[in-house]
Amino acid sequence: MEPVPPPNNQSTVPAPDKTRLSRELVLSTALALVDSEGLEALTMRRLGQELNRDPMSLYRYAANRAALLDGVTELVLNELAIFPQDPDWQSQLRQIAHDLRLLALRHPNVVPLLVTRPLSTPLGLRPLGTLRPLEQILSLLIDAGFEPADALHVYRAYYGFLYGHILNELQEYIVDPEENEALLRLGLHRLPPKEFPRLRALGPVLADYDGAAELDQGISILLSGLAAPLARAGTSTKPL
Amino acid sequence: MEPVPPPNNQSTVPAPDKTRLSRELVLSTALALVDSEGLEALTMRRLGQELNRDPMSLYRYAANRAALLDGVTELVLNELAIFPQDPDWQSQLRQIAHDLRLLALRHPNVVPLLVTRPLSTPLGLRPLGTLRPLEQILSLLIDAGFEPADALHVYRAYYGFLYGHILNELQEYIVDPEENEALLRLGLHRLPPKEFPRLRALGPVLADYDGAAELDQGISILLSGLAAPLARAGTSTKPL
DNA sequence: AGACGCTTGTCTACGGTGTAGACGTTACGC
DNA sequence: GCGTAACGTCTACACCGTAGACAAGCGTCT
Repeated sequence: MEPVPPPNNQSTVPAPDKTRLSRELVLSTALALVDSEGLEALTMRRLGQELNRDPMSLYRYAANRAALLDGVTELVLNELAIFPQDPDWQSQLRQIAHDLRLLALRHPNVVPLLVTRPLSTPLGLRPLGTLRPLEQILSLLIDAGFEPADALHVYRAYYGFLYGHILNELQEYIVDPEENEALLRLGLHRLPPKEFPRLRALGPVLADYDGAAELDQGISILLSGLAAPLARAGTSTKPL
Repeated sequence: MEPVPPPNNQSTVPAPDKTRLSRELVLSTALALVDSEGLEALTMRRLGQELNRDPMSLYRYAANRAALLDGVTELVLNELAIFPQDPDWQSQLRQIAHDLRLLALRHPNVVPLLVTRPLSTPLGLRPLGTLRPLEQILSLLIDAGFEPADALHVYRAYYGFLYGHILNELQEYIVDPEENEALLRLGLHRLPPKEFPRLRALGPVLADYDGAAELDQGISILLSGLAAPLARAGTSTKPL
């Protein structure tokens, strides 16, 4: 019966603003929450509490939790800026790859969403922000001289590799680099030597991993391979 | 107080076997459930009901739900047989790639687990079945003449691309090929023409997607690029 | 001014979830 | 046979997403 608001028992959130909510505010708070505490911390109730609102108010800005996740995905992907000013499509793609990699490292907890959400939504029905990179890269490739269909193939190979690399890198990336080595060794030590001799021997090498370099090399290999059909661009019908 | 067991009110499950449970039985039933009804259908209660047991009995075979998911992942990965008999490492890797692709198509609902679970577990602490392909491929590459460290790099590029491709393919793969075209067009039609001209124009091309071919080409590009350091193997001590 | 309707936020309630802990019950080695 | 450990069940709790009814604020039109 006491209408007095309890004296703010959570100390983390400094701003109990009662300003109007907005989709942007909801989504960016959700992203902040995911970034700091992981995906499973993003519940409707928790997000409501973070915004100092009833959980149900969120449903005005996202139809349900899945839509909210899509929103976060879109928000993150919007951080990826693609400027097609550079005439060299190869260096362009290389640049985008590094940008996306850094984006993923900035929001590691969102990466599962990035790779997983599209699996449950047909391409055409995905949030527009999600499709924009695709459109832009297609455009970039077509402008560079690729037939549209070939551009699609190139895109697939390129983006596939890129996502794969990001997943790879994030797997070996442990939050605390201090205990990384220790944990890694501990883990490796657990492996039966008879069954995993190679892996165990690679312990030190696994420890230091230059993701940017590795990505760059992979991209180089891929690009040189993909550029081939452009070189002999007489027939647009067959390859790729 | 009445000790009489209620006369079996659920009619769905045909096999009310009351045989002893086992980890294998639990996991394979879980996998079957995921395959047929998707990841979100795999709840402890539902799985218990599928096995005609109290949900709590499952905790004797998996510490918690996360461990259960790991178990399913491992089970699926065990379907991947790697026989290092073929002396040609390139064709070997190509073979594995196709095998893994088919595995993913056989268990599309498990793919999110495949790419996501490792993100939450440090490499050394993952289920052994999960690490076995890694070990085997490393072994394969080292036997082929790669320095261990180089083998790791090759593995990363290769597996990265492979996982990326699988994700890509599954994204464009819609369950019902009948309504695929329709849904796709519907979806594409929704896109603002001004903003997505390229994507919209590619509708027909998007519709037919030969995943195997696309994968094969990508692998070819990658392998030819990766084989280069082997060719100029001056610094290498290993005899081929 | 008043009345209207739309948007926003709140409240209550329901069925579902994972799982801790105590408790029978069964199987098996001795 | 007995004792012990593994197995299965039960109850209970805190938490989850969200349907549906409702209150409060707002701008617009008359």
